[in-house]
Amino acid sequence: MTAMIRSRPLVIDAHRDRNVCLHCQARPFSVCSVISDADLERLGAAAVTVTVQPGHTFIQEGDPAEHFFNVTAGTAKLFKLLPDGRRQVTGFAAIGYFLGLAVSSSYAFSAEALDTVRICRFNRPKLRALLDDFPALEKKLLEVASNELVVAQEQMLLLGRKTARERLASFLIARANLLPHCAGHAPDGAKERIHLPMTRSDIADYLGLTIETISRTLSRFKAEQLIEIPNNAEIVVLKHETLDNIATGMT
Amino acid sequence: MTAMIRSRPLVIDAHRDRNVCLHCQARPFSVCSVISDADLERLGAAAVTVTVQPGHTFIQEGDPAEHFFNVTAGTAKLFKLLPDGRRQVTGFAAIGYFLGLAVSSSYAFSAEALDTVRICRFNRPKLRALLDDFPALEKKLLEVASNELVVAQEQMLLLGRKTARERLASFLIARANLLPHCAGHAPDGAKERIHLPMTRSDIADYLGLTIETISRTLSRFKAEQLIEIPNNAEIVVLKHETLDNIATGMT
DNA sequence: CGTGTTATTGATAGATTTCAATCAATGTGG
DNA sequence: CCACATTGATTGAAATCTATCAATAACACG
Repeated sequence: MTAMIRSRPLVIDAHRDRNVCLHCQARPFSVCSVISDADLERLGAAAVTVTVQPGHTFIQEGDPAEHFFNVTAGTAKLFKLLPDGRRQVTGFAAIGYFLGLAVSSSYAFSAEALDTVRICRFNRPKLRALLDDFPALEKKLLEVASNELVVAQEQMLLLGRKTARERLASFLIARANLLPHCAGHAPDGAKERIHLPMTRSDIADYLGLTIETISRTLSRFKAEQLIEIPNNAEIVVLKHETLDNIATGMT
Repeated sequence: MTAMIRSRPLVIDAHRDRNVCLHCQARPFSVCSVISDADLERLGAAAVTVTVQPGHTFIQEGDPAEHFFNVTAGTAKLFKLLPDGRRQVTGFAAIGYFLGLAVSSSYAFSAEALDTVRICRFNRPKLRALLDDFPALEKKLLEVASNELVVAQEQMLLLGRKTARERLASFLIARANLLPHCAGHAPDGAKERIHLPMTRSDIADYLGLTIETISRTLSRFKAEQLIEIPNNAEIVVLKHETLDNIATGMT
């Protein structure tokens, strides 16, 4: 029975706990942070908690956009496809990420769980009602969308004008800066161990390269002692500043 | 004297007309459309109308983001630079375009007028006050930002995964779809004359290519009788559907 | 331990860039 | 009014970066 549930790609967690949101560990990182404790019950009532198994596509590009999502655990890759299968990963959604901002009637991208992903799901009418009642939430969403736009423009610069080496350095630096202790810059000697829940293929599709180029470039970084690769899912950044310079095209 | 004024790159139009917004021809295309006629005076009071001369950079990446802009005439190119001068044009802002959505304290991109551009300028505190008073405006901004995000993702797919030929076809189709009469698709025989206020170099920087590749690819499209090039600033689309198929990688 | 998946490494090919020359359009000054 | 310079666009030839094709290697998992 347990095994059967595990194998289901998408599980709606049975809960009618009025306090799901209050104890949600994703709250400080997500749009929900603008909702006061008092109003949180209202939010929880509108949300459905879902667990998505690794590899499962829970948003399909072109499908009617019925839901909005908030990631509370795990990481998902967001991507678009061309008819012949070429893929562009447009981003990785981790804890706190709000998904589904498109006002269009259908999703503009697909989303697939990289590991076990937990999401908070809202349907359109309910979110709309929440937005009407909590202007702060709407403000927060605008803020989130604006930041997303800045990130998207940065990615366009990367995809349009950076070399493979610069792209990968940018990616590693961005990942390193996700680390909790890295509000500022890490000194060039300090080791930063970054976790990569995605495959080399996902990284390639994110950076507009091939898996071979990713592999070769990482090997070269290793040879230059800029990084260490303890295993496929982890990379240790040895020289943050040097990588940062490469990332911004200063070498 | 007139010549002297003409030569100034940025001219603040002298006006204290309470009805500037009421008769603004950009209103139906811009965020202002959600403001009722009655409230429009309030909007006009917060805005400063500015004329920007061709070639002038009126937003500088990294500068403190003091203003928001709404384009009411002309076209501007938005771009980011790498230290060594490599440029990525992230978009073209024409009539109705709202600029400055980043919540950050500094601009994430630069903006340069391609032709004579007229903009409506708001400073941060005044726009914030407007947003507090008109929730519909905030809703509209969120809608605009969300749409921008969809466009940005589409552009990432283009930059990361499309060939030069596909990129240029995508660009031409997008331009053709801007034409007022093109709500739906134009039949493959109908001629669409698209206007290009930007140079080949701007197109190259927008599509992540070089000026030479743009030129070669356009020449090839012409040889294949998909387009005509009456002059550098205009292109006639002869076979919309064929170009559309190329754009989506279906050939 | 096979076995299949994922990653690495090598050799070659190809698309686009780079370098270079020419052409066209526009403007300027003598 | 016409040489001349300037800017933008086109076209050609060569170079380069990355992709593709191919073969191992490393790893995870039952």
